Amino acid sequence: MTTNSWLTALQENGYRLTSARRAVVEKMAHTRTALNPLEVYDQTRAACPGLGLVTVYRTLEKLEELGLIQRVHQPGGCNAYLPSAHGHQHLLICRACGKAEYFEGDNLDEFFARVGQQNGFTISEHWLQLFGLCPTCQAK
Amino acid sequence: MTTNSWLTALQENGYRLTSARRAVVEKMAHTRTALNPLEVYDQTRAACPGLGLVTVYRTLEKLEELGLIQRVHQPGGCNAYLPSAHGHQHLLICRACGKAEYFEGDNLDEFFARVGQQNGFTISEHWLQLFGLCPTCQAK
DNA sequence: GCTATAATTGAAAAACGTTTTCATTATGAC
DNA sequence: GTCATAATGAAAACGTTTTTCAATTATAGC
Repeated sequence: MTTNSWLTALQENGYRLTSARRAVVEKMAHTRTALNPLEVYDQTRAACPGLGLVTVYRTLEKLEELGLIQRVHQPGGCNAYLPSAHGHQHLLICRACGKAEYFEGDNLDEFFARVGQQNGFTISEHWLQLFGLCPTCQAK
Repeated sequence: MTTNSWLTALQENGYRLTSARRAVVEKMAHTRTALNPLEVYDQTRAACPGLGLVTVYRTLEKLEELGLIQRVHQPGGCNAYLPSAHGHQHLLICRACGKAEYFEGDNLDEFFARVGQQNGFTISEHWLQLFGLCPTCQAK
């Protein structure tokens, strides 16, 4: 179960397991849509009533540091998070509801390296994201 | 000259030409590195002493609305702007100095459409950006 | 060129998201 | 159970962006 492996990862890195962290991890490990800190806060208070927004920020920070979640940049904002893809994958995001799918880019790395060479750049990272409407939001 | 065509575009859209706008346009039309509002402000005050930061924000907003500049998302922040590419191009950005190059993606659109289809999404936009070090910053 | 009108300006204040501070609480090792 | 200390939530601080507002300035019409 993902939740437990995330909690183990926190523990193995010297972080304590608290009810606040359990609740945030439970939410983030299973979300299929990108959530920003306030959304995580709102959707987690039911499971952890006393939860503070500050703690959400701090927990997201740790999960990102451990590579369990990743920040997602969208036209409407750049503070939402998703569970990280396994290996390097690219994102397909619904503009309406934030639902995300991962996809693989066949041999894009080769192309990216060539572009870098042609411009004299050394490439260290790339972002590839597609935006559109998911099946559910198309129907609305 | 780019500056004049930008000023004409502003005028044709009902905006007045002021010394503040001329100064910001002069700066943005020629920059090769992504600049955020504060950087534009600092680098434009010499040419327009009384300039206010608020006016920089408002002018950038109009230039973006007219499609003359585009917002650039980077690992370190998402509030910098570059002159827009002609046609749809992709970005190669230096992590150190913000210098940007545009490049074309051969037949990526076809690939993107296929990914959308496979997931039942209709694709309306895509972002492709490479990050690395430009020749100048590699030497440092 | 002069005037009238309305857009634009900069300063200050407000709003917003995020981070820091700090006293209190709770975890985990012993 | 005790203890050291990590983690918490409330409040305050912070930096960025937006709004408000009175004064200024560009432009169209004369």
